[in-house]
Amino acid sequence: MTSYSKKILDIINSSREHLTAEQVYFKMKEQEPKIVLASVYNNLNRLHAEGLIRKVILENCPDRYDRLEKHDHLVCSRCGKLSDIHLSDFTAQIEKQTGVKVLSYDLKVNYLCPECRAREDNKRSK
Amino acid sequence: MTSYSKKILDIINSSREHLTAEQVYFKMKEQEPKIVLASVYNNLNRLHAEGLIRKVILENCPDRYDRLEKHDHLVCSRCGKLSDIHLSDFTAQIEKQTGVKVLSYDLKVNYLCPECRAREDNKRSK
DNA sequence: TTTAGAATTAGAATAGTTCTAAAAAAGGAG
DNA sequence: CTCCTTTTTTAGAACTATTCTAATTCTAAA
Repeated sequence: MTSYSKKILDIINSSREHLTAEQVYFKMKEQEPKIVLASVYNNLNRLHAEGLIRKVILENCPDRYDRLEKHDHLVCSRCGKLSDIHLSDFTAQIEKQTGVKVLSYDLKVNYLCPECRAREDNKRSK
Repeated sequence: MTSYSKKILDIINSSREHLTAEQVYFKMKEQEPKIVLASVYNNLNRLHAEGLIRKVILENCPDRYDRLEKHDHLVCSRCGKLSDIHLSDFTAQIEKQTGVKVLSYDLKVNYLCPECRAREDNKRSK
C-alpha cells in the first residue's frame, strides 16, 4: 500500500464524520500539500474496491467515505445529517426471511434528528 | 395531477423493473411522442417529493424510480441486477433497537444472484 | 375572456466523478 | 547499484446524469 493510500485509510478510519472526497482531499493537503483531488479519488476507489472502506451514497450530495467497522446510518429527512447506529442480528434476520446468502447490506434509516424534531414541534405548537 | 404526471405514475406503478428516468422517457414517448427528457425528470421529482414514488440510488448507475409498495431490494454484487424482497417487522426492530421514530428506511442487500453464483461456483470447481 | 399559476420545452449549465496520457515513483531481478 | 516493469500520481479534459433557466404553452378559475 502506497503512502497516500495508507494516509487516506487512516483519515477515514480515524474520522467519525462520513467525509466526502473533497474533505479527505483537504485533510490530506495538510500532510501532503502537493496531492491532487484525482489522486484522492483514485485511492478512495481503490480502497473501496479492495473492501477496506465503505462508500455511502446519498441523495443530492457527494458520496461519503466511511470506515468499515459494522454500523448503520440514520439520515435526518429534514437536514440530511448522518449519524451512526448499531443494530444486531440483521444479517441473520434477512437471511432467515429471504433465504439468500447475504454478502453485506446497506441500511439507511430516515428519521428526524433531535434538532429538526424540536423545530417541527415548535412549529406545530404555534 | 397533470396528464404527464398521471401517466408517469402509471408507468412506475405498473412496472416491476426499477426504471431509470431515460427508460421512463422512452416508455412515455410511445404515448406522448413530444415529451422531452426534462419533463420526465420534472415529473419524477415532483412525484418523489409528493411521496408517490421512490427513488433508488445505486453506485455507478442512474437513479431508478420505483413504486411505493413496501418492499426492499437485493442487489447482485457482481452484475448489479436488482430484485425485490419482502421483509417483515423491520421498522419495529429498528425502532426497538435504536429508540428513534423511523419515518422510513432504505435497505439494499448485497448478494450473488443465482446466475452469478452459478458462474462463481463453476469457476471455482475448474 | 382574462388572468394567474402550473407545466412544458430546449438547451445551457452544473457538479461530482472518471478518464487520459504523460511523468514520476516504487519495486524486483540480476 | 542499474535496468526494467509496474504502480501511482498529476493536470486537465471529458463525461454524464441531472438541474436550471427563461421563454412558451397549457389549464382552470374568476
